[in-house]
Amino acid sequence: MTSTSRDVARAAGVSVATVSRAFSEAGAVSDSTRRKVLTEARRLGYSPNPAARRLITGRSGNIGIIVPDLANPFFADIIKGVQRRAREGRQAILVADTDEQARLEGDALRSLARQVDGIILASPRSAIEDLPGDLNIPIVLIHRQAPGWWSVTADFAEGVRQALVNLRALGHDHVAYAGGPHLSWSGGMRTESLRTCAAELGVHLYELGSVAPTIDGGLAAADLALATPATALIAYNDVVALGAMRRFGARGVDVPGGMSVVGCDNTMLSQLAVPSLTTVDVPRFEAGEAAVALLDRYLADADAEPIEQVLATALVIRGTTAPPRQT
Amino acid sequence: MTSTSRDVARAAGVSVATVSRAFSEAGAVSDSTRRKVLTEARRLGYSPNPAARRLITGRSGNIGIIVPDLANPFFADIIKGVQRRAREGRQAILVADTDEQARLEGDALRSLARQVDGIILASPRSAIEDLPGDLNIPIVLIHRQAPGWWSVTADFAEGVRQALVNLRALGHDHVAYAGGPHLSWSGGMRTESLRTCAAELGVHLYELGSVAPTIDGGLAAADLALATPATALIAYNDVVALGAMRRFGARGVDVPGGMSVVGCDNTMLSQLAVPSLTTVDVPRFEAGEAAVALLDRYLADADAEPIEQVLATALVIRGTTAPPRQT
DNA sequence: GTGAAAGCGCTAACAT
DNA sequence: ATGTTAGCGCTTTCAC
Repeated sequence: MTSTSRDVARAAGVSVATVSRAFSEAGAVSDSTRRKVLTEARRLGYSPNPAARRLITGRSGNIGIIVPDLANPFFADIIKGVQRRAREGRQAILVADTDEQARLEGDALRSLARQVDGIILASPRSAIEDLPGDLNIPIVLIHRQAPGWWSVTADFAEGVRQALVNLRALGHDHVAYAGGPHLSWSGGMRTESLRTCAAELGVHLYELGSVAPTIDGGLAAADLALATPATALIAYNDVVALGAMRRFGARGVDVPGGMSVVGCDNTMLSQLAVPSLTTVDVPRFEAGEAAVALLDRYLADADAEPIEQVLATALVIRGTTAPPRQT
Repeated sequence: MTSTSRDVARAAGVSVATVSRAFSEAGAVSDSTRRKVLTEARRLGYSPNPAARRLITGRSGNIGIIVPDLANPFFADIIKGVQRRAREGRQAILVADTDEQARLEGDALRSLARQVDGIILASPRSAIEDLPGDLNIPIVLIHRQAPGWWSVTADFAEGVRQALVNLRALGHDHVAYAGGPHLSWSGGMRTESLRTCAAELGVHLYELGSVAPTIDGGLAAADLALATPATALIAYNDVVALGAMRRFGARGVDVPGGMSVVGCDNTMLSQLAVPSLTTVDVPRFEAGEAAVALLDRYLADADAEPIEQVLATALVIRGTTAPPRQT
């Protein structure tokens, strides 16, 4: 059906070895024969069979990415970053979505392991030690750090610190925080940072516990917040913040007049909200791109020291934060 | 490093052929030997090398999906549907994002063609005849029909018809429509249906032309709509509708009091909007799942008659539609 | 710079 | 039911 290197070799009057060299950049072939080979190849519609190439080189040229939820714009953007960078390197990407189920992460890892050269694992919901350890494949984590692992994270601590400092400056000294999934490393960072900063600033912090990283989680968080004396709510992410805003509206609480709200991630959602959402910007495309870059280095030297890259975050002031109403 | 079928064969005291059979469902092996082989395989950490398997069978067990924009929740949901169905069939999925650029669709198609058994092409922005025709790989289209092609589409005509009928019943007889990308097949369906229905219902339809399927496109559409006598706006999709709502708000036009708005797709965004958005529900997970199912049938019988599956749509009434204000 | 030949790890006839 | 054998299409020594 499709033509093989042998067909091209015959047509160009060379050996299959020469055809192979002509198609691999490094190959030492004279310009004239390379041109001849490439011409015949085009004429015959030939391109090297990736399976055969892979069987012998052991490299697929593909990379895998595993995310908790594709429908979450946060992860969609990360994948777009991976995609963009991978396209330049002519790598194809295999995507796995675990539906926020930690249990499926091991399965996804295992099923991708034999298919790709390396895997990017974004915001794992599992404990690191619960991940299969016998995969023997380079893995770069996004938004999770662990000893001996390569990773790209963001400075969530600084971002939420800025948020709290800003709220304090506006006059809020009773602030609620709605946390995310228990095993979210970045969630842990946020909580820890808020505790420290609250103590330093003399702000009273009301920890509402962990809610689902969804609209529904946000609805619940709003009610919890209203049961405290807090005049401002910091949410785990933009989705939770928007859910909370809906609920505040339904309960007749004006935002930001009666309650200030701060999200996290700066996804497109934060600009869609009415009023638009004050949030912590977390680079997403950049995280995806950086993860591919790290994976390439890892692939180039498997024994290299793991790199832990940290991206900057910053508070973005929009319309949901204001001084608390005087009482 | 990793063990091969030969290692397992030796350990289990059988031939490589038996190992192969034990690992392929259909293989005729006695239960006892299969168990023995599987045990040794597990002990040695063996699993069949997909590249080798593929080289000989010609099947990769992978499928490709190409979308205009991963960050658009509409496509993210389609991919989730594909993903869910593919996971059951133990297929991995390769995802390509073309950044809304028609030009990249051909590239994506070509680069995936050798890597997967079949491709799902969602909402292509290219004309069908501009797609490479020499790929020799099963393709299922989503939201595009073309003679001789397999496809899954939705009945957009019915959905927007319901929207117009509903607006008419509320008392609107001047309705604006903001269209999407020129080569969007589903966009064409919407336009055509609206024209026909408007004529039947005696509604005056103001076609605002085509805007970008983004927030910014929505902002622009709002201004165009306000320059007409229309009291209601039907938008290409939810994103455009939300953009328009923002702009109406900024220009002091109350929604739905001063202007009713209808979106399309019923993505999560429509529930996030304030007020929540009246929209046309378009099945997305289902479209992704159906596309995989069709691809499986196509793969099973390459000479089968192409199937054109059409999913139902329906108007979902929420908070952005109301009778026009009396003047 | 180029060709000949030896596999990469597996599956699919064909035997038995 | 199981073993033997011949490749799948390519890359990579090793000669020349």
